[in-house]
Amino acid sequence: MSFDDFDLDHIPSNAHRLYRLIHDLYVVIDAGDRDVLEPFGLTPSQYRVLVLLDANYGQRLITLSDRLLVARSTITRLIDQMEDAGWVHRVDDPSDRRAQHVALTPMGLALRNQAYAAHEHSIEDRMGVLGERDQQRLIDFFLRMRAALRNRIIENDSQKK
Amino acid sequence: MSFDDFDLDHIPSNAHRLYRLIHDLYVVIDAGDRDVLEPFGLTPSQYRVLVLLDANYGQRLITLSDRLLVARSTITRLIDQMEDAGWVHRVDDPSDRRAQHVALTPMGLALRNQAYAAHEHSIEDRMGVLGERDQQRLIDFFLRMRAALRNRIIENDSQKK
DNA sequence: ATGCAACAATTCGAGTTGCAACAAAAATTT
DNA sequence: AAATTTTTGTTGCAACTCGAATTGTTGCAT
Repeated sequence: MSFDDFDLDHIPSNAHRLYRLIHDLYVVIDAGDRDVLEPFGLTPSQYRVLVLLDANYGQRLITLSDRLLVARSTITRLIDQMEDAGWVHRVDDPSDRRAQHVALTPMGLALRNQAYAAHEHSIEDRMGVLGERDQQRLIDFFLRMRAALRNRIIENDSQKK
Repeated sequence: MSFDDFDLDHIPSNAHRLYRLIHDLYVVIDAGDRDVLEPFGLTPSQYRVLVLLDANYGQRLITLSDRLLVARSTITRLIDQMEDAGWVHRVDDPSDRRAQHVALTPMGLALRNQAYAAHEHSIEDRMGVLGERDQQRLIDFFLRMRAALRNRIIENDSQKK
């Protein structure tokens, strides 16, 4: 991976430059995440599930799918892995026999806490490149963009999943 | 895909909120890209390659790999696909018999221009949520972050790829 | 000049993801 | 109440991506 010549001069518009930067940022952040989580034997996806299981009462699979913006089948397989690893276990929902809850095992909870602390520290470190004031400004920008973009997508494909 | 309850109140720090927003933004932008490019029969990856082939003289595969931040083997397969589709063709580098150049065919150039126009329009539209001044400010933030994060990664894995 | 490390591209195998099809169970319609 | 539709989770399949191993080539060092 060589990180030379990433200048944006040749890009025609600011909108496009912004687009390119968001993409590159995501790639770099994801790579950083992998580095942090790898010692715990966690992939970023597994980690995101683990974090959502924060509370001790379980989450339904469909809830995980919705919040992580991934397909239901992906969650099924992720939970399969994590159950095999002994981090979580499925519990039938007594009020809806279609549904299941996923809850952390003691081992899963311990792992979650350790990984969370390490990841949180790493996030603070990496995002700390920007001062607190700049971070706040960025958050405001993003919230506006995310809200606007979501609406467009919802307009386009009102069904799906 | 349900877009409810994406509040950030429960997230402990601004750094973490920022992190979450970048991730979400990427997901939403990627979904938008797929919608725009699908009518052209292009995936986002293929499109990114096509755009880099802007100039008429070819790019080397390793250059594409570096600029798109993907593995070399991925580029090999992408170019395989695109060559089968008739959009690009490989040309041996006369000065280095290890290397090859990838150049657009007339068909590839036509496709590139059409897709580019459509995508550019979409980008302007989507990023237009923010005014020109805000976009410029965001670009400055991102450039700082990207530069800093890249350095950390380079420190960690100096070899690779 | 010879040997050795670095480099460009490919192939192979494995892991991840999404979509479509499915089964079972609710919820809604009529 | 019966029939239809929706929902929840799973499975099979295809597409995409990466890392490791491989081949051929270049460039450097001794």
